Amino acid sequence: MVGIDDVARRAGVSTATVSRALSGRGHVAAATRERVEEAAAELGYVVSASASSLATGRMRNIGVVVPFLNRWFYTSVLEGAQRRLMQYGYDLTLYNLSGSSNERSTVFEQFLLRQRVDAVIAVSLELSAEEVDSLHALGKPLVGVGGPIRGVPTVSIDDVGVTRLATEHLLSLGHTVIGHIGGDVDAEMSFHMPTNRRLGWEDALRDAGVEPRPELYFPAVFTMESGYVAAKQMLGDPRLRPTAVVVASDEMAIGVILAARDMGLDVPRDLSVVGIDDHELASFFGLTTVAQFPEQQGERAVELLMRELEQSRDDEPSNLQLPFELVVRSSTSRPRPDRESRG
Amino acid sequence: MVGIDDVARRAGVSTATVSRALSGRGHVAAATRERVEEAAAELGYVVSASASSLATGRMRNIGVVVPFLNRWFYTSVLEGAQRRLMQYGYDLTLYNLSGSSNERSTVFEQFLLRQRVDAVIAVSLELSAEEVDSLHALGKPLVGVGGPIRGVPTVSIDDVGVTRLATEHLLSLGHTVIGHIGGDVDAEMSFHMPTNRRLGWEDALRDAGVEPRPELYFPAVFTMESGYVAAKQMLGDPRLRPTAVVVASDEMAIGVILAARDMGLDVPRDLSVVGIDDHELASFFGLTTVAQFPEQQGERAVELLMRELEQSRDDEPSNLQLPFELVVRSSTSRPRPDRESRG
DNA sequence: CAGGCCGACGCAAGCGCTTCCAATCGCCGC
DNA sequence: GCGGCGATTGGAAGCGCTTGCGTCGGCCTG
Repeated sequence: MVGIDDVARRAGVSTATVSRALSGRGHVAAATRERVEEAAAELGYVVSASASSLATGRMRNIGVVVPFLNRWFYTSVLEGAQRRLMQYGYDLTLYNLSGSSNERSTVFEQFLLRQRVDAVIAVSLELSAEEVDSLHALGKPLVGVGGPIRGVPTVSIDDVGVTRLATEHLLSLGHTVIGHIGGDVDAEMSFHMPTNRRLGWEDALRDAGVEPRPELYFPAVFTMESGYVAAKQMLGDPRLRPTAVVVASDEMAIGVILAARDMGLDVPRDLSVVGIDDHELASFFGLTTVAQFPEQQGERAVELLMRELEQSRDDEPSNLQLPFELVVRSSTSRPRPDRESRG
Repeated sequence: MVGIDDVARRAGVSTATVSRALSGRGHVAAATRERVEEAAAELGYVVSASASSLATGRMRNIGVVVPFLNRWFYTSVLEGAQRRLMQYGYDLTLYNLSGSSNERSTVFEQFLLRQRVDAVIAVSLELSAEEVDSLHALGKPLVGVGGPIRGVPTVSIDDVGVTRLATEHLLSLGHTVIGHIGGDVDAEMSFHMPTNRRLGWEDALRDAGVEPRPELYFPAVFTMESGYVAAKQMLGDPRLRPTAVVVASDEMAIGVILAARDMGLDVPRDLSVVGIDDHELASFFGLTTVAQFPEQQGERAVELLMRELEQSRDDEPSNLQLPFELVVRSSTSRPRPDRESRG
């Protein structure tokens, strides 16, 4: 294994100079730097990560904790974070909590607290105060993506805003009987998000002078199947007869479209559907949706972290609200005037 | 930061003994070990990964390279690998190649070759000889998941076998005009897999005395939309009239089901569809499929690696073929006797 | 022309572990 | 009862890098 001394010898300088030349820290004459770089290249030298880490105390490695892997949102965040980290020369080590429940404590106690990462990004996780504190006690910056974590800088979208926008779209088309299929507070790890999305639906309705009817809200988990089941219930109840529905995720919304189809309803003629996400399947199903950009969220999270790690922590932990936007496709339209003829 | 000396002092032993007690290597009296463990626990001591790595030369960290993140197969493999690695006390650092094309060389040259990982798992990647060699030159074991890599132990499924099984299922139901929608060789990073799956379809047909018709094969990429488009072509051609179709992935197969539905065909009455994967959406769509178990593949890959890393390399690099099985749901049935009435 | 300053570079002290080697000690077999 | 062996423990030498401190000149002011 070629080490720094080999390079030093070949370039005719001290190891100190090699280190400075290669890392760009400290003053090195241009000619010297060039000679060192050449020598390093010729020998195929790469610094030993562990030796470097031991000396500097920095691992150049960020831990990313996700609650699941098999979900579009998380993998997209991961993708964005990974790309940006790589640009900074950092590694991303992945911790997935979707296994057994005690995996969570293992991750925290055995892995994150071991000195393997310089910082952690928690995606859609509500961390306990102890978890946050123990990380901070080790001087490890922490940023959240998704649900806000108290005392931790977070990048997220305005969850109230997205469903509000979706609902306003339907209102503007003339709908007034608008249902909502959203996350089940109890079933989710990130319990604020479903609540906020429901609030956006309610707020928009109220602002339009329509009192939201609780019986038009149906809880579900964030899967296509669950959206399908919820839609069957909603659409099967003759007392409800919504002309449109705001769904808290695209996957659920696709389930809703499928359910409507199976019940002989035409989307959007008999039922307008709008989702949240702009999932990769949304365009295939012609789903109108409010796009969010999880990859961007991952990138921003990394940038926040880098600012904390590399520079002085001049500014207080700032939460970032990322943009979202309405994407109109073919699952929404004006309600049919003769909707009473349905069913 | 509490270090090994703090523990040593508190336990009244030398640092050497602390190291031995905590790592389980070497002989330590039971009583001493206990005292050390207590002291460590009380102080909240955790070894410094970098110091330990520097001394031992092992990072306890495995690099996993995937071509994409947003696909069921990869995330499932990842999930399995991660879970098993964690049990071994290893970290998983993730490298995703789905960015720009030069990301690939960056990953290899800048990251994998830097001393940050003890070994790498390549998922569905055809590595070049140089890539393999440079890794081996650094003494880093390498195992593949998915497509076979020459000279590298690989865990995979029998890609010929899966479509063969799917096709045999259809044959046994009485189908004879069986189409195939498979991967486009040119579009995939892992070009063996689509070819093998096509071969399985052909082999099964021939074995049943049916000559496979090339015009019944339609290439596609592995997405729902692409499956949908291919199915529309296949089903729209009046000269073909397949009664069943073997599709190389569940996502594509779901696209096929949707296409058939949109064309007014009933699945399975007018068209039987069988996929490959047992994707999480398969049961929702009632898709008959050949299940593979990517999480298990990830786990096995880790086990292979551990055997190379921890024990002596007694046995030669063995390739592992993992099981698969037919899952019959409601997308397949006997062909209708009066199929001529269709269209 | 002299004092200072600063850029360029080398020396060497760690960073916090692991592990080889040596020292000690209790116990077994003869 | 004694030599020896293995179990147990400590001492100390690294592992390969980074960086504070110091030295040495050359160049800029005054």
